[in-house]
Amino acid sequence: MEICSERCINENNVKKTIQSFPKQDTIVGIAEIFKALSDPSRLKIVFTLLSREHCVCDIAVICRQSESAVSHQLRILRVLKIVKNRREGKIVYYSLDDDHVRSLIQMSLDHLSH
Amino acid sequence: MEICSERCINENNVKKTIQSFPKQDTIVGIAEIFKALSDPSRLKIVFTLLSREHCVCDIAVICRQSESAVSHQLRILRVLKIVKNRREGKIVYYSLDDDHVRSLIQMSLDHLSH
DNA sequence: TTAACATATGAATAAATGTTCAATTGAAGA
DNA sequence: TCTTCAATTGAACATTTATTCATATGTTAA
Repeated sequence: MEICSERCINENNVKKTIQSFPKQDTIVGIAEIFKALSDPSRLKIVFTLLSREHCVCDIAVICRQSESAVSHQLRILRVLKIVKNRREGKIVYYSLDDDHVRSLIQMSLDHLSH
Repeated sequence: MEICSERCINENNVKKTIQSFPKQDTIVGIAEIFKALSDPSRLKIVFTLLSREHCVCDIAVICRQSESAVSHQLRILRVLKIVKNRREGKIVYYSLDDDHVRSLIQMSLDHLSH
């Protein structure tokens, strides 16, 4: 490819980095996960589900958000497979979908206190 | 506190979760880290610095972004201590500030392929 | 079937955010 | 000192995004 044909400082290193560069899809996919966790309202919901499942109503109480707002955010988290839900009569219980999220949270806590 | 005084489904669990809830500052702090990594343009820059340092000019070439845009994004990453820089004459080299970012990226890659 | 309740959805508004363009800073060499 | 170059900064614009309000599902009990 003709990238860097005109001018760049260290052409050799640039080429090496470009070779090990992930696909655009990978970048976008990871960005989406981080974006899901980048909003304080949504992150509160994730923290709420860190130790146990909760119904939408209770999540709203814990996070001090409207049920509608919580429901909107839960949909985003659900699409990204960060949370899952189960219905029990009228009530829908939400919980974390897998353990990766827990690890991500833990890593970021570590980074925060560096 | 009088949270949940009116109505919530499982008062006992709600109380337990509220007790283990982190401070608002912690939530916001973590959200900021994730937000920094939630933009594809910014994430590309982080991927660029994953294996070696690069100057601003080269980052722009690798990421196919304008130098101005890259500089703006680098400032955000720098403030959050995700990247650091060193000057060598006219040229400024950027690199990752610590290894937590690498771990975060790895975790998210794992999550992506679940 | 109705009424009541938990949750979900759609549209609209307000706020936040990334990029561009122009101008500026700071360092090196002529 | 003047010019060139790498990088930074500020303002403006366009897009994205979270929340609110009103309405719609879907389930249970009467």
